[in-house]
Amino acid sequence: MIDLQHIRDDSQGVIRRYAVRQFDASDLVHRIKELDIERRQAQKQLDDTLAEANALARSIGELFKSGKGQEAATLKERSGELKQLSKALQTSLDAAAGELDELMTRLPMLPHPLVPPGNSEADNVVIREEGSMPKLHPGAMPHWELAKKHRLIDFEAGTKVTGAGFPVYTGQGARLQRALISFFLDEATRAGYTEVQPPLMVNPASAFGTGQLPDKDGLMYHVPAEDLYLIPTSEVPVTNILRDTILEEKELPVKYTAYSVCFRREAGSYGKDVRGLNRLHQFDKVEIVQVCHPGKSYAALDEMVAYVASLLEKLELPFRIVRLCGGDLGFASALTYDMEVYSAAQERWLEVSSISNFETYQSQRMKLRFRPEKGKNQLAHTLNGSALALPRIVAALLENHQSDSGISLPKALQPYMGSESIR
RNA sequence: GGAGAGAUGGCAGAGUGGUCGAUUGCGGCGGUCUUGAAAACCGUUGAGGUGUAACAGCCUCCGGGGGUUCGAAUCCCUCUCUCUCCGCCA
Repeated sequence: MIDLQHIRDDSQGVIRRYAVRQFDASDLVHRIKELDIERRQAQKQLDDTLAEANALARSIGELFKSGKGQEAATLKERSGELKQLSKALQTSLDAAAGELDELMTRLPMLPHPLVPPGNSEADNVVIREEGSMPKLHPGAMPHWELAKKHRLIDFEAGTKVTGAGFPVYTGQGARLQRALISFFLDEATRAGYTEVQPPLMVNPASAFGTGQLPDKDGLMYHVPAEDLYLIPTSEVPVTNILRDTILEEKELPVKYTAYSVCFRREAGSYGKDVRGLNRLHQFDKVEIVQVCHPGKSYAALDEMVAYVASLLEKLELPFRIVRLCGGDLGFASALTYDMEVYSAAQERWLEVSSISNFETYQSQRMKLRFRPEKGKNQLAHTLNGSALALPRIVAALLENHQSDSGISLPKALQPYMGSESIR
């Protein structure tokens, strides 16, 4: 949720900023403005009524003590009236506050000034490209054929056991998964992130906290018997560790890293997008999460982008950094950079990481605050990014590093794999 | 899954109908003392809303929801969670 104060201060400016997302917020914002005033008026009236009732109850108590039951009885009448009144006021307050909350959750995050306007992927801005494009030998294969040739992944077995999008990794393929997870966690730890191992299912409050609910309900697998959701990313449980907490300013930034399996329903996807490892229902990912002082969150975002770039360099993969345009920006994010690796045999860029600053969007929902040196408690900023998601990394590693004699491994992975190549 | 106990401020732990947002201890912060520190002593220390230039003031919050009462942390109902014992189990 965005801070209501923005709308109070400058509703026209808010509407203008939403236009960058191709989002016409004018009706919503105007209604919110009305409801905000309505709510405060109701609140004031209720408070005044309750104040009178409290005072009355106190004097009735006094009268009873000093044996003036008669006078107390008179006051009780007024007390009854106030009770009626406060109930009515409470009802109208709840109505206004309820609608206000509901409308507020429909507003996406305000985009950062750097966000380029635009409708779709095509309007995203490539801000950096690194690494050289591999030159493949004749007869080079896409990763799903390489995976078969080297017996790394058994897609058919996964389909039999569970369904499409749930691959079985075998032999060196399984080991590669483990190697990448260890490599990513070791790197993140070295970069100052604390490793955590979160639950793979979350309750609705957590799913709401990071913005999966109500906006992306259909994206997650739901377990109805327990009303729990399988996590689509460890961002959800990891960030929610700090839900409803007030940190000391000196504790910031909090930096967590977590490996987890991720589950996504991905309804409606088809075609080349879902071929091989390109899009799965279950996949592995190492995530990095930061909780920051508001004044430092964009420096943290840059730091996270640089960190993920360093991973891709160590994996010897060509990549580019893309700044998402307004139309492609996630609901909860103020600014997002996507990291894409080039998958040589498919001749396309694959998104392997998405790094976002949510500013106070999540912390507002989660009541994640910090105590500044001076002044009132403030909402912290939350950020996260993949570092990294495995399947497309595996796809790119296989495709880009293939040769007649097998698949060579980047130096950084060799200790984890115990070999220099996959044959 | 069965039986019982409990849920209070950062933590521990009082409080069973009337200035209780809450005794006290620990922790934290500020101060006195000290060359410095410790100890001791004094003071201070929850969150949200409303309001204000800023204070003040006012309202709400003692797991969640509902009820009884002029008045509830305290009584009643209900839900959730935690703990102990038993059963099952990696």
